[in-house]
Amino acid sequence: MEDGPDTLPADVDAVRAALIEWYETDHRSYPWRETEDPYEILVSEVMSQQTQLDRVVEAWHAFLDEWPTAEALAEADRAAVVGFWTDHSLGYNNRAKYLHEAARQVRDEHDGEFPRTPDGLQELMGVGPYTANAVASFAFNNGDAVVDTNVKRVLYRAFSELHDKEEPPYQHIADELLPKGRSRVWNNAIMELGAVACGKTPRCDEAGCPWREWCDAYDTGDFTAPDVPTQPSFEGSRRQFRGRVVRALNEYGELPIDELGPRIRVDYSPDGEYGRAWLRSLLEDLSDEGMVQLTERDGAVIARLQR
DNA sequence: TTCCGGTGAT
DNA sequence: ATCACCGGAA
Repeated sequence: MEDGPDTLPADVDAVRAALIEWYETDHRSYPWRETEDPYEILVSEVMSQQTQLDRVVEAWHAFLDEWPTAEALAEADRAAVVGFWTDHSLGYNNRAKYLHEAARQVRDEHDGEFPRTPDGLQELMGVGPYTANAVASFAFNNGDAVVDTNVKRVLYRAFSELHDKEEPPYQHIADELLPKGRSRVWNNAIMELGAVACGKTPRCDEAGCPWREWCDAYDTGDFTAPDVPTQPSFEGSRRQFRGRVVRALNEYGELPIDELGPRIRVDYSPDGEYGRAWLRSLLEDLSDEGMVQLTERDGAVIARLQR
């Protein structure tokens, strides 16, 4: 007796075929769906993790225009890559650093060739389980099932037995649904479903969801989604000021700490509550992360983006 | 004002 | 296990 299939509909093959047909009949068009280059796919995935897709399209073209290959990116100054991220408002600039580092790993540790398996890809900086499976699938048709929050939401609604579990076995269910050897089309399709038909507010009929005849949520009307942890507000947060630091250094090249301060917050005064000591600790963190380079000149701290 | 999310650090 | 990380859009 296997321990998984009993949680799936008896006609798994029909479920698979319905989703693939739905996807292939009509889906949104994105340029990274037209390439099998693992570098181009990786860039699109890292950008897509944090930014609305319509904004990613423009940034993706511009990034590849600037650094067309992993080799080119590996040779770039980190300051240029982080600066690009900031100029295009791509969020978490740590990801620019990871992407840069991953390109160097491909060059230095993999003879310039991308790993072709999820496990190999996951060794790259900034590439976790999700991105590894996405790149393996879309570049090499060689991935396992991707599980991101969109996929979790789809599975949680379609298979209501997941509601009872303390830790729902999303990866297990997703792996069993995936038709072997078809990870490229399958992972595209199930994420398209989560984005187009099964978003936070479901659009089952409007989007012609192919799973309506099997879906527990469509059957019962309970479209509950898995809980997502709440976040502290961005306004006034430390990461807001980090973002301002990177933006200012990208604009001015380098700045002494007391000239940087007023550009970070209007109430900056060197000896105030949010003064030199506060900014110094922010900069030390950014320096420890390899984002910012600190030098001392005439007793004053000078900051600039790490090359 | 709240929402959104994959990864790495600890 | 929990937390920090970004900024546009809803």
